[in-house]
Amino acid sequence: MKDIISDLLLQAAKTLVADTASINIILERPKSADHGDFSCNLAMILAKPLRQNPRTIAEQLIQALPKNTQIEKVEVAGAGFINFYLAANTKHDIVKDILQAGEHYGHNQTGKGEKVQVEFVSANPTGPLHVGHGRGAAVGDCLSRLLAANGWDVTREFYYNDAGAQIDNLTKSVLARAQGIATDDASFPENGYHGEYIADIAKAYLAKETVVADDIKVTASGDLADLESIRHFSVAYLRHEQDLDLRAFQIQFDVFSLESALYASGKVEETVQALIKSGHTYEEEGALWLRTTDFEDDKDRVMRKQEGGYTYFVPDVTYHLEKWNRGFTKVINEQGADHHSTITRVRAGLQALNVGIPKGWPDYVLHQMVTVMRGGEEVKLSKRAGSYVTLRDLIEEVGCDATRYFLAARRADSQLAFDIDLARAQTNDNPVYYIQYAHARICSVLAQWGGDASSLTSADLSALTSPRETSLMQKLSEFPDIVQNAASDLAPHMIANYLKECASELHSYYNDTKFLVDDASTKLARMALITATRHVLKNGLALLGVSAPNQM
RNA sequence: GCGCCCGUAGCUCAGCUGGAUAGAGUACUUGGCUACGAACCAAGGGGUCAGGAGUUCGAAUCUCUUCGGGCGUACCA
Repeated sequence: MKDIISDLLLQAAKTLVADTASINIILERPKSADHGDFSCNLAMILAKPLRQNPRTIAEQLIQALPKNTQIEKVEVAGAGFINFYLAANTKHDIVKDILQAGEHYGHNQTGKGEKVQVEFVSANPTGPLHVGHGRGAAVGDCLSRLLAANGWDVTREFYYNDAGAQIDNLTKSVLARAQGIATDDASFPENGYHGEYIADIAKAYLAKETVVADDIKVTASGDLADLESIRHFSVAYLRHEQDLDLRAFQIQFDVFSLESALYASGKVEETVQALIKSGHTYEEEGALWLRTTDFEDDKDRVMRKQEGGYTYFVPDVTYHLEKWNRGFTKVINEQGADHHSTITRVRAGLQALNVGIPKGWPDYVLHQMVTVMRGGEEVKLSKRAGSYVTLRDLIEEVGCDATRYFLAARRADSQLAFDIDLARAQTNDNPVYYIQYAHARICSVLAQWGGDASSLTSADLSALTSPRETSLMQKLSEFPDIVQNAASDLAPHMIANYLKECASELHSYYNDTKFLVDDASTKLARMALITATRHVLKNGLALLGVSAPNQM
């Protein structure tokens, strides 16, 4: 419908302007029903080049508008808006569209089946996942679902930094615990991890337990002199723990990539040599530097430390080169904003390699910190201190659906205060239940109706004329645009907001109108409308990874 | 110091690539279950969109600046 109106306007514009090629017609959905079903600001945009009053231009455009039976009336309003009012039968069409498309309603093919990789969570295997990881998980997974709904071929990937200084810390911490050294003891590693889970790992190691994570299986030797064995076991143990966290959150990855594998295969060393060859590196103060200032960084960065090891962004560059070589021309990295400095470095490294990677590749979605409130006070999230709200605790307290919704329902780039007491105490007032309740209500009515759902596609919908019905149909028709915009803006929270509005429309309609009335034609039309609403709610919840129960 | 993000109702937050009278939830006040599920609905009060300047027909939205908060600016990741 949008395309049809755009086309009509373009034809009208041709009578006023010689060159219509540069005209970009923007149609919007007015917030108020008084302003019609579609609104266009074309007259205001043309006011300047034509040097005429916007309202006059609007009048002329309307005069020149070709006739169309789907449009009931067109009028000028405000400063020069052209408002379109659709004919009633045109509005009904959306219900049939939805019933026919079913679970595919709202989906599109803008991705053209091309490959996209979404990397998210990517927590270090040094502890269980916490709320911040949960936000990354919720946003990343929802983003993946959105891209898939937009016709992309999505690969979900998790990258483990299972090499480097933090893993050394982990190993030393486990060793110390296995030796019976308390965390407050002077001989406990200075930057060691203090959490109680370290003691659990130490105990398991001494008991020579076996752990399985993804594709690896490690049995502890129990030998405290064997640091390599402690390291392998500890990493595997925590990867297993994180697997359980992810399972509790109902998140699945297609690929797990390991930093250690990049070292083992010699790929990291290859990258370093290629960077040296590129001429963008130099040695100074016993370290090897990458001249990232050649690529818009404000200072150069160390690649190889004095002690010989590489800094974290070197394997990151290698990893992203691998992504490119694997054919991902589109890559989205979802990560915490505290790591945002890595963006410039990774991109700089990729540019220095000069292998044809576009300048702004890859894309990033950064989420801001999650502060956790309990008892009116902020709970500090520190792996080393051990005071820790784990994702699994949270899921147990407030449920998987509610946790996912809360963490995905807000813009990623604003800080999030997760009040555990509130989430737990007000479970029934949670917006996710509000949406699910709308879905369950519809299911309940349909069950009592007991008719044949497939007959609804041919139902006569002319009875759907009340303001509530019009308003609901209008809301349903917005869903495809929301799905497309949320994906192109990489903003999954838009789905959550939309669903709340959609549920609200349904609840208002429900309280205002009885559906199961005696008049067969009216009843059938209403069954068709609420069935369409059910599809939209269900499809939307699916994009969030939240369930749509038939009864609650 | 420099860079990135944020600042909207008492609180938690929406506001799409600039549009019409700035919206929800929550809390507070009031009304609605002998109708298909009251985990719901309807109505009311509550705002200098942090402050200032600019761009233009028009700014919460774009630019500059001040203030406030977070993060980064590590040879941690």
